[in-house]
Amino acid sequence: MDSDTSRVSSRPSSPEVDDIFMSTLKKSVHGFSAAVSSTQSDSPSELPGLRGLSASDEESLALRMASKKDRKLLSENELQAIRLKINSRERKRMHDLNVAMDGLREVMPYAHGPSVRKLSKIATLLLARNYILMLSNSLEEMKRLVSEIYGSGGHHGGFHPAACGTMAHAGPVPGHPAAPSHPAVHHPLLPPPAVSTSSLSAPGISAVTSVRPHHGLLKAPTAGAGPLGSSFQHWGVGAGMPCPCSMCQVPPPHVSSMSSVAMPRLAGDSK
DNA sequence: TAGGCCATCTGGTCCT
DNA sequence: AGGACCAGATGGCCTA
Repeated sequence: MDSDTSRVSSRPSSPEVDDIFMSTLKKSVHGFSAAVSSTQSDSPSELPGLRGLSASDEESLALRMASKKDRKLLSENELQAIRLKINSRERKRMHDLNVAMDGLREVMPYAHGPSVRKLSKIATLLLARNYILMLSNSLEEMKRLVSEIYGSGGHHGGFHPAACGTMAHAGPVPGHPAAPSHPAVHHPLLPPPAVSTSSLSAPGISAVTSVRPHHGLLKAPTAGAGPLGSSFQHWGVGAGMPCPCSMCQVPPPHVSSMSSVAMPRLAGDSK
């Protein structure tokens, strides 16, 4: 709330103190939420300053709260029914949003399981962003390597360590064999290495580092799947080829800082 | 107990 | 007009 005050609202109708007050007032007067909500208590007793309203006050408030429909003399029951309908729609909308969020979590290179607390929404979104960036980098690098191999007369040099060293290894490779061997080492929540500096310094990326990690994710990675999930296979290993990258031999230098610093919550949370 | 995350309600705005 | 979308407010739950 405090941080929001500094934000410039593009909405002329952004609630102000009076609006909020009126909103609360309406609820207390008409008992909308009290009748609608099962999770929130909107009893007038929580609004001591509103207790002394006279009947005329309530009437004027009722008129002030009147929407287009109210002005058409809808009964209180009708209004309540409408409110219930709107609330239901909103619940469904948010539920659908959460379902989509769960679907996103499922495809994230992250440990899943009953003993693992799921990613928060913000963490899911930030992780997804980094993951997409990482995959994009990997794809570009793959293309480059392929063109190097087939474009230079089929010379095998495309797979030598030097070429590998230019790979976007700063980020985890999905299904990378290194993942299970040193869990929590390669984490997509970390900014992809080959990403432009502008994106790395973007608020979203930096925000990722402030997201509390899930303890359980590190403590109890899904068996056999690893943090990256079982559906991912390293491109070289999956094809029966040895992974040419240096990442398979030497853990990246930023490994240790990633799990405990970038994702403090990962080291402390479990559910 | 403070802080983070979440679900829900609510009213405003935009779009069809 | 109705529905979708959005953002603020609020309260509950959980964890450090």
